[in-house]
Amino acid sequence: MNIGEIARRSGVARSTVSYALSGKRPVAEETRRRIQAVIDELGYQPNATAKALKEGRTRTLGLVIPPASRRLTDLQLGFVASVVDAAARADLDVLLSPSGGEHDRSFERVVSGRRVDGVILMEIRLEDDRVARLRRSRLPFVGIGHTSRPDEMSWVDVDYETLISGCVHHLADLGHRRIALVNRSAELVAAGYGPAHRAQAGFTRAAAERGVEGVEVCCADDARAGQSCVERLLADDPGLTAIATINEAAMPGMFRAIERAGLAVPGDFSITGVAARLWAESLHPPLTAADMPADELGAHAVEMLIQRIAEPATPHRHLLVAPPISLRGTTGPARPRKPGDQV
Amino acid sequence: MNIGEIARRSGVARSTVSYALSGKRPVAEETRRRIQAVIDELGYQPNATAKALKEGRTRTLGLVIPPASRRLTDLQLGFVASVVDAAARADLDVLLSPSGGEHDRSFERVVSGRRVDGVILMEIRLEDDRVARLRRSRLPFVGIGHTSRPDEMSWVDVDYETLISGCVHHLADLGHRRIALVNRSAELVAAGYGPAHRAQAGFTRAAAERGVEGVEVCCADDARAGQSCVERLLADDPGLTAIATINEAAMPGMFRAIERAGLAVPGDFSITGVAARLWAESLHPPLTAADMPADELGAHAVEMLIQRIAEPATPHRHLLVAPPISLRGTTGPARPRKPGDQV
DNA sequence: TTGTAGGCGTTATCAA
DNA sequence: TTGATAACGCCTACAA
Repeated sequence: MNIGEIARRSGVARSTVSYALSGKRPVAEETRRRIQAVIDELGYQPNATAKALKEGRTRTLGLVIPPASRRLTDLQLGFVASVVDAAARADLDVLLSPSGGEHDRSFERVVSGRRVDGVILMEIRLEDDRVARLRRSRLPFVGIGHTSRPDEMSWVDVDYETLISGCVHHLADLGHRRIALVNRSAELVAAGYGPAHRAQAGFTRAAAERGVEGVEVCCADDARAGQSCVERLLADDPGLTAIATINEAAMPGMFRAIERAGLAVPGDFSITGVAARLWAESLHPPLTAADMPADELGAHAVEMLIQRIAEPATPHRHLLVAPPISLRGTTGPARPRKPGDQV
Repeated sequence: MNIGEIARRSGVARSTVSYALSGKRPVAEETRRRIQAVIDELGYQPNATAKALKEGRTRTLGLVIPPASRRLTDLQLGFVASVVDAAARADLDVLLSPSGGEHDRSFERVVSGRRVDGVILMEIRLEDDRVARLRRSRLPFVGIGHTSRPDEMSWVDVDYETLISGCVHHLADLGHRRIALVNRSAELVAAGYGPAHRAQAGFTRAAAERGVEGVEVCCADDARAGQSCVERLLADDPGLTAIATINEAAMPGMFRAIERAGLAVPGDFSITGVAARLWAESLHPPLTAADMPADELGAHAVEMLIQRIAEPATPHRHLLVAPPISLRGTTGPARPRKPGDQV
């Protein structure tokens, strides 16, 4: 079913059908009705591919996500959902590309086949080949996250540095003198994953500012790792009374280790960090944390990308979001751990 | 940069460039090299939109997901990831459409604009308008889930009925005489959500078969709801010693309620159900459960869809997956609850 | 108010 | 071995 068939059956030219649909030039009411009747009868819908070829744009955004093998975190999923949602609101479709690893062909198709009008890139490393590739392609793109050269691209990001720094300050205010940062996995840190590095930076800075002793550990992104990691921390360091973390996935295990050590939260031990709001509230006790604004970030990324598509020459824009820390139930005044508390 | 430009610069016809790239007809080695040199120099990539128009297919699959407003469960996310992954392996791209609610335009674009070669539909209701719409469109599609008329479409699904029935049998074998089914939310049940209904059916059947007393409750998909739901169950029914559930999201709260009631798992109380493997293992104690094979289902759905696209006239295929129950740490022999155990 | 014709970038048929 | 040309389905400038 195509526009020619509709034209033939309504006894008009193809262009008349096109104009009747787009309204870009007046069509006699009588003609319009006749055309509409045929369209309704045959259930005609214009072919999006042909329209895209003609117009030179696809009304589709590419979303480059981490490959499925590495399980997406709650937060990353929040981004995907919010991007798709924001795009749908703007009547744009979203083409998903699991990049990295074995699926470079998928990335390459999206970037170089003109299948999309622009790209949103997730999980950006401090040094990231995909950013270089996209810059060469001249395809408009926006990062959720950024590289070590922030000015080379447009991005939205979470200000982990400020957030973790805020956590340390909050804990210091409560009298904690020895605080641990439980970071993301050692692999991610080694790979130059920005959030992990910036969390480190904020932690170190704030600890220095407050004269607090800080311990940094990396931890894989799962509950089991969180548990063994905190067990080790508690055993090694009897003076430790609080943890700040950006590792949401490991947190259930961390709670378990604390509980196993006979420590009450927040009576004996405080824990805080960065997490999705719903998730933080579902914990027990609910987590004092900076609530990650996934919706907001995704929506902003889409909006920024739409603008770049419209005016590619525009200077790059950056948005660093640092939501306030929501006080809930997991932080309290420091209290020295009794010897018996240790594992 | 288009094929004409490459042809001009290499001093050959457009068709020769096309054939040099596709290999569909022999091209003199010398010519081929000259063309390749120009292509490399200019970084030419064929325009996927033009190719799609010419070939009549887009090499893209549509994936219809629940809208972002309703948070996706771990399992649903597993489907998305595995579908995207399987599609990438077949060199197919995936177009995401958050359907239902406010985004019907997105669904309509995907279905009727010939933007995709086929569709995978998630979260199917027993009566589902989208299935009817897709059938009318004659676009090949495969469901993850199915309607009340299984034969009208191709699908893959989880056999919740068999799984929950298996859970009940397992609990009955352990001597439990009063068992509760914690189902998904009342809204979903009312909306005719298949898995919820089939879980009900399997529960009722197995309870009858074993002469066990079964209690059914609906529960919203979050930890808080799980907690209050189980608190009520324990208070109302002192004889209750075990729970089977398909509500993964509510489970942390359910554990909390059991623990608060002073009951040990699995010593005093057993709990089992259906959940993602990684998730089940991360619980404490690890959950005895049927491990949801999200990867497998997604991959099968893609494979089935590819086959339907190739041969649309083929009879519908169905795949019902019932993974075995993995014995872990949350089920044990029934033991009468002592009066003091109750809340 | 409507029709004709050309072109978006490809691929495939027919000729040479 | 290669070139010219039509066609995929749509939009739009130009002509009537």
